[in-house]
Amino acid sequence: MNTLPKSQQKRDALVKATIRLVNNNGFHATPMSKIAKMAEVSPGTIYLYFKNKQDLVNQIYIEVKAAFSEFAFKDYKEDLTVKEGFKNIWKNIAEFKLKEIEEAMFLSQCDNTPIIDEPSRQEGLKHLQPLLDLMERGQKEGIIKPVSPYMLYAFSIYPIAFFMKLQERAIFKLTRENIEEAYEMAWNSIKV
Amino acid sequence: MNTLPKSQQKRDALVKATIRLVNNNGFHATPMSKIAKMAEVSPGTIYLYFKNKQDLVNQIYIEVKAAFSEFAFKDYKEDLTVKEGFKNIWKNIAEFKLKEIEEAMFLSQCDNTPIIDEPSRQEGLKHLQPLLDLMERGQKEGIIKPVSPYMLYAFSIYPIAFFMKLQERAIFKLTRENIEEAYEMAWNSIKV
Amino acid sequence: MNTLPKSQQKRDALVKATIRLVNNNGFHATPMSKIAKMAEVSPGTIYLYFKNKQDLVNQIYIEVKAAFSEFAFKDYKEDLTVKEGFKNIWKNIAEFKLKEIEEAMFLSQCDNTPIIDEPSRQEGLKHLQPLLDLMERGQKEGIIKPVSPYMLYAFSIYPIAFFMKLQERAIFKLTRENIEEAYEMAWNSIKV
Amino acid sequence: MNTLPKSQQKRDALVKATIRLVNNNGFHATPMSKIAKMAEVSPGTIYLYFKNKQDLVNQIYIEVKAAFSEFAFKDYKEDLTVKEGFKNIWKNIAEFKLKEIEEAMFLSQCDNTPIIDEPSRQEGLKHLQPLLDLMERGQKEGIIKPVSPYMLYAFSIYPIAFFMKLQERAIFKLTRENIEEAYEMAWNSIKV
DNA sequence: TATGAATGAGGATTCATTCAT
DNA sequence: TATGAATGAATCCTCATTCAT
Repeated sequence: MNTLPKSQQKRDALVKATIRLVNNNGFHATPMSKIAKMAEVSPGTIYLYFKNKQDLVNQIYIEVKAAFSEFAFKDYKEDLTVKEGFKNIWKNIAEFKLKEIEEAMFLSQCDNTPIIDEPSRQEGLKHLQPLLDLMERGQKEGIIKPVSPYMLYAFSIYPIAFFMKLQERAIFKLTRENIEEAYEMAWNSIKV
Repeated sequence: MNTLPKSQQKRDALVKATIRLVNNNGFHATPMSKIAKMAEVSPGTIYLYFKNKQDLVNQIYIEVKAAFSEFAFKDYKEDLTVKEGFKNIWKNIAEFKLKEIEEAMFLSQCDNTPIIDEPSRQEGLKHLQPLLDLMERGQKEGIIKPVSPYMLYAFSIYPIAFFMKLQERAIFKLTRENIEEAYEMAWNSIKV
Repeated sequence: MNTLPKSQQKRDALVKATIRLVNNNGFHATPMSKIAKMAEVSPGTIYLYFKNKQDLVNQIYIEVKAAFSEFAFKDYKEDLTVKEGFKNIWKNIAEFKLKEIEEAMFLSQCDNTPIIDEPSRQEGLKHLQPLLDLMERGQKEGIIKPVSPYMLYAFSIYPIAFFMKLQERAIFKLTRENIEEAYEMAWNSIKV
Repeated sequence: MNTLPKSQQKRDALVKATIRLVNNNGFHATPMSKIAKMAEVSPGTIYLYFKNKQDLVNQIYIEVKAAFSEFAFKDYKEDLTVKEGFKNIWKNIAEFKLKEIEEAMFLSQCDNTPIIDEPSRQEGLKHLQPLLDLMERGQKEGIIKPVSPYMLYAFSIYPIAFFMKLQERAIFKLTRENIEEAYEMAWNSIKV
């Protein structure tokens, strides 16, 4: 109903505010009124851009997920070797999760919580395909272990989420050096 | 054959109901009244066992976390080799997360969401110590990579959570065989 | 869900308050909060007795309609002559509409407005049956004009509603004498 | 062929839309925005023609009431006999209520509901005067029953409203024949 | 201990109205 | 005149918590 960018500025402010507040308090503990206040907008204005609260998070989830995969595959090309391609993608994912912490934490909360509705969840899922394709190629070339792609993902990509959470709580920070170590561990876990 | 005192039965029912409902709906979307109904108890009764809603999840979180680590380290002994010890613990953690899905999902939601208060979160954290100690021992023995324990954890243990979520959504199920594969990948990622 | 008389007093007060306020302001212009206040009850309490605002008026409509027809046919018996029976019923209806003005006005507003949902409207309709039966009997006996029952109703019963409205606005009041005149006009309009 | 000034066209569209929507949903359940949409006009535009929502219905009520009585008395002349005059008026009223159902239903809802303010209501009332005058003349001539004019109205004119509602709900339709019957019943109820 | 009716603060959403363009 | 984005007060309803029994 309201996907037109009437005033992109206001919509952006709402998105930003929602991400921050949901990160800090959770979906159900962030009132629309607080979102409006942080976005310096009237509560009623939210409903010019989003149908309701559910639609608000759904839209944000899909958009952030899209931005994430855009970033993840930004410099991936078909003609890279499997190893180069994987390194590219892994580094990008790590960079996104450790730099765009707010967005990444928001995705994490959505993915670990029943706040996103099923269609949006599905929508968000399809973005991984290029990575899965790459891994399959690696398997055909005999470079990557012939196991389920879920397993490959679990041991190579998924751990990055753990670093993100540690970093967000200021418990542990990936530095230039140990990010290289981490990448090596990731690659070793999937390479033949 | 249930010889627990009546009150313990009620408390148990409340805990069970809370876990299930929070898993399905999230903390803020599960009313106390629904918990009471599912536990076949009056809403007022909840407050005989728990100070308030926050206290309810806090207590459950701590208890489930304790049960989890109890299970994880149940057959761990100091005189096992590092490799044997790690295998023990890894298998137990996997078994818990894949068998006691409700409890494990509950922990996951608590850990990815701002519903648990900080003291309880700290309380839950200390349970990992034996594993960290074991890893440190492995490093001293030159068996385990000399990197941050967080890194070791991220690549060996954390991936299990991913399998749990896949299994819960019936997307992918670890079988007897590929759980062995998974364990190998975990060990390979941390061994020297 | 809540048809049990937990505290009939509170429910009665709510019904009374709703009727009065809806009469004065219309359905959509009477907030639940005002109903609660007039009934000296908390807003939340309304929802112990009624599912929502719509259910509130629906239930009241059905109940008042039932009370109305109960009253209308209270001393009607099958063995009365058609003329006696009609007089009985007509007088009762008139008495109800002119004495229980609040209830009658409430029914009138519901019947002239799209505030009642269709099922409740149907529910309310069936109460007229005994009168229609009587009229049919009268037609068979050759005492009452052989025209559509709707026509008989329109010219004999329906006019009473007009007197009710006049009375409510203090424009005109049926007295003991002219109520007799009115009855005569009603009977003359349908008798052969 | 519509040569009305553009602004008049807009006002007409607003009036039409309001009547239809208020008929279907009631005054308070028809948002200004919906009226605007149905009239293919911006919400803000409504306020160029009407001071506010109350003024909107007030004006429409008065206008429709005027149109109604215009129609009712359109071929009434002082030199007709009482009987001829009454027949004229009655037939016109019936024609209006059964043909211009939307307008007639709107009036009915306004007259049975507290949505019109008192001044407008008074304004609408005065239109009946010619009919009352005619009846009084009939009484003086000894043709019409010497009872309150309200009584005469209640039994001769008011029943038409009942037919209108039946027709609107497709329950009963006055045909050419029984409209004659109805008229006879009306006349019989007031004639001496 | 246990109940569950009652409370009332809080939150999502709607909508009459305004105002800058 | 006409627009429609923006406002924010008002409204329905939920739900954590209490308390009399």
